[in-house]
Amino acid sequence: MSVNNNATHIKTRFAPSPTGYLHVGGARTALFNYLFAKKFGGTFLLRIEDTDPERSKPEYSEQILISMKWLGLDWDEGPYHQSERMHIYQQYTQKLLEEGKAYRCFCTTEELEQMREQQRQQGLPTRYDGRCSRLTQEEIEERLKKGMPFAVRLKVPQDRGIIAWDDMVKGHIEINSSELDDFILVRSDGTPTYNFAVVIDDHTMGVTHVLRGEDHIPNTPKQILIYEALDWETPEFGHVPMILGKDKTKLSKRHGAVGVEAYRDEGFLPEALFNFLALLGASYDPDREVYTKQELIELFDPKKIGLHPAVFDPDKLYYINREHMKMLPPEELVERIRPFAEAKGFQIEPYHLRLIPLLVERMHTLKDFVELADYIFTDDFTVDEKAQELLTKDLPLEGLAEQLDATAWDADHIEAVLRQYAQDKGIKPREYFPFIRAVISGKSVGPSLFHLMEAMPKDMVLRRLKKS
RNA sequence: GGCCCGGUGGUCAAGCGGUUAAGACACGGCCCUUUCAAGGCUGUAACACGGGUUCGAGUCCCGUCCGGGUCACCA
Repeated sequence: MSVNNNATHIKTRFAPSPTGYLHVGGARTALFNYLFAKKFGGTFLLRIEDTDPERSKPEYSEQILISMKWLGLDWDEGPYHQSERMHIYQQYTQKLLEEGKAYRCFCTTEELEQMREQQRQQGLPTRYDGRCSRLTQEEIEERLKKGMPFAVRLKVPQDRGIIAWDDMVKGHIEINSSELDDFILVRSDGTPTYNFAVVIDDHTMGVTHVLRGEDHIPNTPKQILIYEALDWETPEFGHVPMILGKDKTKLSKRHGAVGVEAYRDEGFLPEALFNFLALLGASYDPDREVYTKQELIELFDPKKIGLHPAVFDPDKLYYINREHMKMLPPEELVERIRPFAEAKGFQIEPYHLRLIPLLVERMHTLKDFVELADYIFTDDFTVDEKAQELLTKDLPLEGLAEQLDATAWDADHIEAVLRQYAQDKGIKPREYFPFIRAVISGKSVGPSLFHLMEAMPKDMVLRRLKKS
């Protein structure tokens, strides 16, 4: 891969099929392509592979674009839609047919199934036997005249031998062309199959580097054959390992959330998910795991991607998210929290900014701010179990609000007043402080009490102390 | 089953012929402390197995086992 990166303009692509939301696995390969293009000042293009009308839906396509934008995977070109490029595929089909590099296959589904069944019984691999390639010109004319539907198959050269490529992540990979049969390029309804469309698109769009999931390895030799038939230069290929769930099987819904938007809704920062996904199955600097997008662009190298599948570890994601929340300026973090507060019917107020430094340490997601500190939004806050217990103690409060009111509103002075008050009443601070916390916040846990009080509006605190 | 890709602690991973086999997450302990976190210190824990090659193998070769992927007129 140390190839002509400087000589040629790098162009990568992400080509999802709109059959669902953006899967984190897909997001990761999109991300790798993005990083690669950005690193070399190249172009990252987006192409929607919607040639399957059965499963493709416009709303899915829309959702994928939204998720990509949210994640920060902005594309420079596209989105192109394969469904709008049918005329281009036809052009090349014609060319291959004329040059004898592809041929019409009139076999019916039943006929093919029968053939496979026979092969299975004989313990042979199920491959197309190429019967239609042996049709004479007359036989072909005759079937055409009868209006028989046909698919178009690539004629795999008999003497092709070993098909090999130097994979950007896996290294040298090779496969014997005898493993391949004359696969279908164009369906009998005239639409191109995946492999055919991909090759034509990648070439005509000028894609130079293809980074995709390793489930595409078996497709690569087929595509190479198509490139050769069309007399085109092949791009560089790189196959990245899959993402697995906790049980080491391919990550799917069974393992929990797999859609990117689910993570957005759960309160993860896009920069955190970006970071996490970039690091899943890869390592750029052995001593770090928290990176900004810019750093990842600079450090990215397909060679740094591991060779084996990686398990998706939510714990690590939480950790990365936490780190990124800490990195954000409080003013910015508040803005990210705002939608989650509003979803609960709360409004962000200017003073909430002061709570950020106190709470960010115990937040795992943006959602947590509201969960952890509902008491700064409303007097109708929840009271946790231990706090309820504390409140039954019925410790003295009379006069406290007045004393606090008379002092400067900062942590040191508040602490001094509280300690003095407890001492006057003969109560141990260990017993009194948790009680006060329960009174003003309904919680048995939280930030340093005095700093919390300092950050809260004075009138809010005094009001609660008086009310109890 | 054929073909392809893999296999370092529970997880992510450094390593690229000679190391006490890093680091991070998670987990346990200690410190700090009004609580919970955070932070600091610290602990448990790994080269799938068997043969080679070599003075020497996690690192190279072969086999076994295990895991994953793929075998469509889906993408």
